[in-house]
Amino acid sequence: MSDSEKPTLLIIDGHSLAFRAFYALPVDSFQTRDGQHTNAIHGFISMLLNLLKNEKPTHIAVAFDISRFSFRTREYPEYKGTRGETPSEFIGQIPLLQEALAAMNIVTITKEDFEADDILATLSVRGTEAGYRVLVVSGDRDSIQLVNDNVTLLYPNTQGVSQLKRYDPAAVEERYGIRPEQYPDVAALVGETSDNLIGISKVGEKTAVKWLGLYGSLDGILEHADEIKGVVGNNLREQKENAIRNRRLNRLVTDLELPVAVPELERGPIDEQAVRDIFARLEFRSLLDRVLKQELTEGAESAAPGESADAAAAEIPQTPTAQTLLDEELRGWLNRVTATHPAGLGLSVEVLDGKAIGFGIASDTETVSLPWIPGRSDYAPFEEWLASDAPKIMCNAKGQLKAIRRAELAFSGLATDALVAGWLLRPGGQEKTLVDLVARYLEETLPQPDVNQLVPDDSAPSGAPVDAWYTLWVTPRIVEQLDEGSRSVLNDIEMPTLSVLVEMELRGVAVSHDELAALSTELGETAAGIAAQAFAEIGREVNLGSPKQLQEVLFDQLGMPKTRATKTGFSTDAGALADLQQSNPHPFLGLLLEHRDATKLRQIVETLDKAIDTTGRIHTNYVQVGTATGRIASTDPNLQNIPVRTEDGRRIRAAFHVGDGYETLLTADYSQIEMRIMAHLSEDAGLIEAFNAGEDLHRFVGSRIFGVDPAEVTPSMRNKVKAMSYGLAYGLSAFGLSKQLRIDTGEAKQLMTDYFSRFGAVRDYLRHVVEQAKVDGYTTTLFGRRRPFPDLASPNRVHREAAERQALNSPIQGSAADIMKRAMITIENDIAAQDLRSRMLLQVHDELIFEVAPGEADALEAIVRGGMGGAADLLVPLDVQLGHGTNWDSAAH
DNA sequence: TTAATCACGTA
DNA sequence: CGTACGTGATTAAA
Repeated sequence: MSDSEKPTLLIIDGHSLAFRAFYALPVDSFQTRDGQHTNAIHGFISMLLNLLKNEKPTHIAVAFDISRFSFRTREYPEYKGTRGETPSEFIGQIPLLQEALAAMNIVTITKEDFEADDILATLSVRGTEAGYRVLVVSGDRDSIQLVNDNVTLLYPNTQGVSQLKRYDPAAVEERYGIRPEQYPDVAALVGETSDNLIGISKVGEKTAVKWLGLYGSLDGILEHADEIKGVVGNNLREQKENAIRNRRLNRLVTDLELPVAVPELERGPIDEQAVRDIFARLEFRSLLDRVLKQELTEGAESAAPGESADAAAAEIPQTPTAQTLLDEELRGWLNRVTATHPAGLGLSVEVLDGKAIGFGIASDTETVSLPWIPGRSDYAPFEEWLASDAPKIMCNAKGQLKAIRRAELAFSGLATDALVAGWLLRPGGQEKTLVDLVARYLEETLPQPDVNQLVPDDSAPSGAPVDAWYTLWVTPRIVEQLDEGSRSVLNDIEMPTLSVLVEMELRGVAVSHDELAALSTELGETAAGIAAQAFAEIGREVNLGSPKQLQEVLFDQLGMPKTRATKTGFSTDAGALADLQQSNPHPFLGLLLEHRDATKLRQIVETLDKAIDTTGRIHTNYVQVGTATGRIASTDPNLQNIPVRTEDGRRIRAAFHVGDGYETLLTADYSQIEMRIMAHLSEDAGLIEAFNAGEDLHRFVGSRIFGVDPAEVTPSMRNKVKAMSYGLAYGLSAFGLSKQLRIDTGEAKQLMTDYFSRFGAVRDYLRHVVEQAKVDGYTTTLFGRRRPFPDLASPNRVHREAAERQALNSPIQGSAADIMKRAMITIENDIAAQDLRSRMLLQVHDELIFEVAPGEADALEAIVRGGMGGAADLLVPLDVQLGHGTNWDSAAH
């Protein structure tokens, strides 16, 4: 019988593989909603699926240790004594893994008083005797002794659990220079730190192998111990008991009594419902697909070879060693690989303090490393490639492109950003770096440069070439999972937006330090004065910034009624204080609110002031993948929450001013864009008419609801309607509305009823969005951006209803974000096309701020109006409000 | 020193 | 018991 005809027995050391997986995959990326960690389970099952696909075992078993104690620890209590506490995140994953294996109809075996390794050894012998080809999967080196012509060991390497190194007798010999059955002798002499087995001093692998070559076995070596000269010979004679003990302990037991015989390990069909249940609990969606798909193809007997290859995340090749090329050699390489990689090459820029210090380029078989020093001339072919339209695939490109711009290198041809693609696939996901993407989509650990340099580790290459390599490999795995709509959002909206954001961040916005400093001082004095008055009211000094101390004052000292409960006590937020002021008026409450206002503004002023650079400008960081809806987030500092509602707040805005060489700031914002999107999506005739009437929206809606002429709509009526309209897009309830407007729930309910009686299609639309999301599992924006909502099926009412409100809001907020991004792309292009010096600086969701070069006001206005107004074709017009001024405040209309 | 909580600024 | 964010101060835990 030839090997290929033999049945194949696959036996796995469950604990050791799960543990490897635990360390290979980031804990944070694999966690269920209720906090259960699943990285070890995920890694294990993923590896298992690869094995099932590639090795096609006919029989399979997974062995687990029952505890850390076995006959070995009884013989030698120090055995494995160096092992630390099991990480808490690992605990609990094993029972779940066993449950998942059971659902997949895979036998798990344990044996009291023995280790999983002994089970493996026993099964391996029985399997061989019964004529099986045996595959042993273990992360324990002791398993090497099991290898023979019929038994192959699959051993995880440092790259993670998805890549297993195959050890047959030849591979063992090549790696260790000995036959497999000699390995325990080597280990006995050398010792095994991880098992706390001390070997012979000064004897390492080389010496042990040499002795084995001379004397054949440990017994042979000990017999001839007297012949061995030098210090090592002495050590051997003095410490031979160590070696004898080690050899006794590392000999695996091959004749255990096991509850199952090998033929009973034959693979059977999975329990599909059980698999669905456990995978749902573990929140493994892609793994579930893989399991079910695999079951299907195997059920269909023999799948075509090419068919099964694309079913699962296949392994990627070992990262090639980076080449360093210059001049014509570099040109030749680039010419060759660009020709064979129409989809693009991987590119990664190593950035230090905002500056480019090196580049890595990857093809699908090679990597090139290009250390960068400003002004060097031997990279001309690289610079040409960088500037060309040759497609580049990057990950988190924005910061890298900024570094390229600062190095004054021309750049073009960004094809795909893996991070952005990953975000479109899972907009609420945790993947924020290449490391996370590689873990999720390739199920490997990205080698990281050793930051603390204590260990000069040259075993795993890292840095820009490796990043470029993994970027190239991971990107198609993500993009292929995107639906058509998401793909068009990626290519037509997000990638162009990325380039626009690079320029906006580099430009920054001018902010006056003098104005901020003066304001800070003033606010500080105001706050101190208010604090003094507040302390006088309560007869003592407390930290007004401490909710805890405030609770003592309010509820103990002043005996106020308890407010809304928080996790740690009772709320002292502005809403709660306002409620108290109504029921229990007290001067302290007003003073506290005033103090909050002053200190909050001062804190904002201070943060902004610190962010001003040497040229007097602030450069925010736009996080393109920062939101679940499609909006952009702004950090360090956040320039999307600069105060505007109060007089003092607007003084902060006023410190944002036009820069030298420019004439004014131009602000441009969409008016009521979300309501307009609702009008479009709902096709509500009344709302569409409202926008086409040209009347003030809330006045118009108010007149319809209250049955009066628009001119007779009172401010109170208008306010109510305005709150209702805005609240609609958030899933506002009657309760919430009543609370916000300080009216009773009955009146709020009536208001909602009246509203929907006039604008019923809006209600129908909002209901429909949620219903459709429950069917599809996701929502879609006007331009095809998706957001999944697993919680819509949650049995937990709080979770489910929260998901319903999010699902209701997402198409609206997300479509507005799509529209604004499209406008930004058009405007940036048009400004360049017309060769204007004016430039776009900031985006605040529905507002853009520009610096206007002298004489360009009219031209810029036309571009901005055109770009924003024409960004979408809706059933209602997109109204754009413009304003000019020398600062952000005065530029507001 | 880090993580959670609270509060609050914007659209 | 209204969506989407980021930041800073306080507090408790380590």
